[in-house]
Amino acid sequence: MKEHSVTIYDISEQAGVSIATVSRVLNNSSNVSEATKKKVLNAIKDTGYTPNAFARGLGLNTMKTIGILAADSSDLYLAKAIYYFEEELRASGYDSLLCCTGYALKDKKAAIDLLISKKVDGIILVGSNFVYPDVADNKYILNAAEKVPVMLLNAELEGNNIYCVSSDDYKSMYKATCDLIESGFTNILYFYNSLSYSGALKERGYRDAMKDAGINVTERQLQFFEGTREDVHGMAAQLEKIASSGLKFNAVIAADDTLALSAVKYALSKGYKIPEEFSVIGYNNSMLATCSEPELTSIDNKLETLCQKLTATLMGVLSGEEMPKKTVFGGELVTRATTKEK
Amino acid sequence: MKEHSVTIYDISEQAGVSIATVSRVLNNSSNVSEATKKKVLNAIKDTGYTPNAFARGLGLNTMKTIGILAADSSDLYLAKAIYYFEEELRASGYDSLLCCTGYALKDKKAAIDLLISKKVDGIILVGSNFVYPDVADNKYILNAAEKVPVMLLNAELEGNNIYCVSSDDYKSMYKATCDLIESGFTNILYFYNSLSYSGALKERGYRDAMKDAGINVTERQLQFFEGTREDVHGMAAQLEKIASSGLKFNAVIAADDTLALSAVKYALSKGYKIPEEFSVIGYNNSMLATCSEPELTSIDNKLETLCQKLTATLMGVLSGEEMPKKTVFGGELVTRATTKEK
DNA sequence: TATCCATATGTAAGGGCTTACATGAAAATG
DNA sequence: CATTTTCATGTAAGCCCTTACATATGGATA
Repeated sequence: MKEHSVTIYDISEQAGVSIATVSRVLNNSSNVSEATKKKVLNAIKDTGYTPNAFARGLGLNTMKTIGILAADSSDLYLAKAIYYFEEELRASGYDSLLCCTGYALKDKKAAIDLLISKKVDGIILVGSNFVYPDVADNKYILNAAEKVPVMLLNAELEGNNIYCVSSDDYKSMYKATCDLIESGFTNILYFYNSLSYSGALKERGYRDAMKDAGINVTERQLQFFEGTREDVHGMAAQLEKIASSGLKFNAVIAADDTLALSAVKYALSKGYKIPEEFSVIGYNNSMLATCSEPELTSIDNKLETLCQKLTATLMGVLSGEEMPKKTVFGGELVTRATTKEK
Repeated sequence: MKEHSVTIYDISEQAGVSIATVSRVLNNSSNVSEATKKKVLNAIKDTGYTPNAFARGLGLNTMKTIGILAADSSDLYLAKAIYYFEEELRASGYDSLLCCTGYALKDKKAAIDLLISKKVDGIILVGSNFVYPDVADNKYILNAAEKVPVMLLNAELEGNNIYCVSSDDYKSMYKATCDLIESGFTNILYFYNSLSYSGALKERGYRDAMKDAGINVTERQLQFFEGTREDVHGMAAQLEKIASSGLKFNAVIAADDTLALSAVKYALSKGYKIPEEFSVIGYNNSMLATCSEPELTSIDNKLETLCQKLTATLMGVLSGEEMPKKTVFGGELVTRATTKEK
């Protein structure tokens, strides 16, 4: 492999035309007679020629590639988003350069630099953990946006050349919390594992709903789980621990289905009847919701729609159109067996 | 954006050196004095210069990029694999160009062509569904291997420049089936959703174990689920349907955790006691296994190890070393609540 | 001091493609 | 038939790097 590969020159020679003509055929450019076109195509077929994307990229200064950044491509939710993006982008003639950065800021910066040096035409930041509460920490996004359009999924950041598409996590969480309260639950624990932008929105939704219902919230009712995102046992253990430390709660509203599932496990282990004595609401409406027993009530934030919209916006930006810098979609509570029917 | 960007010439001018020297600094090449190195680095920092990967690629004829092909990046197992690959590759200085192809042969072919034209240095086919039972269908892989090394995860195919790393699915399935039989279950249903290479191995493992135990297997005991991979309800419904059509079974061994989980749901709905009256074994030991209630006994095929080994092999191949064309790792049965302790 | 090396830097030739511009031939126009 | 247009094709410059080779500089060696 990697011997001297077939180039446009070989084709031009074999077809008896100039390289310019070959290039025109390759690019479906105007003004090539049918006869020569056929000759060229035959030569291409004979030699098994594939254009060198570097050279092409050098000339065109675009590789028709979008960089996708996600903290962890194996996270259920992010993986789904990546899948949708990949699908949409391909349909629009773009490819995806994937970088999994992990959750550290430093690595995110490095990944973005890398994508830019690879001359991606745009960058999609998948997941709200790319935007930090501290403004200074978001400088790296603004920098990137000086070179290529940056798209944010489920996060918001103002800046030139930055576009945001997100779900209305605040409202979704507010309403879900209200639902729980209306069903008679007042000792509601908020269980979360991310300090991200959308994480903050969710938390505020919870807090406001409680406040508006006149329920006081102590800080201990907001439980942060530090472990890995798949560690259901660890999550359940944390609930167990704080329960035995004296905190009373008969409902959990979680920032994520995995957390919710751990709450179900916890409640079952305690012998609580779900949903009468103990209710749980998850977030993302992932496959976990239907895998759980009993099945999880969960907030669906319309990921596919978000991804489609985001991709469409990006395509608009790339073709020079004026596009909305911020799009928000409402979520929907999907009621299953962990909450009472209303 | 996309104005005239900073090039190596700008740096050379600003630093008062030749472009060759700049290039040397960029590539950490030999023989650059500390003084000039510093000058160059400063100029780079000042201008915010990022090297153009196209030009670099043209020169080096490699972009240090590996193409990763997966049918569906949102599949739990594949997503994990992609994550591991991405991690390992980055650690080795390579990036990942991800293509989700779907399950159709035509799209797989197209995706590979695309990767090759983008001059990836190697291709990783994630998941056994890339190798077909019909040899002719695998021609596209052989073609690709003429240009770049092709790595197969959990599949096997002989050919020049093709390397396979897989788990011993046959043996794992054989042993798991034997375990079930030893525990007293003989009406074992095999539940699967993929006709892939490793799917065939698993099936053979099941069949042989049954045969060796002197148990006759009717074709109806091998249930193929056609729906999407996440449709737990559909899966459970299929089990329900065949049970009510008269087929008796008190154990399910599944080719995938999702299928296994549906079996658990089915058994619970029937009121069977798990594992005494009804046992279930899943495959992949994914997070679903611990999310399930009761938790799933599942076969762990050491995905991370497989991915590490595969990446290491690829790196070896790329640096010209002689590498094993086939590596097989044994799996391990992780016993949880859906089977009896032995 | 003359000679040779090692080290540091520069020059220039690609690498494979796109495309503006130039050219030539055929078709349309008067 | 001369002249202008149009279409098809070729020429060559440029995209931004890498790197073999050439050159210059200073010190070590005999």
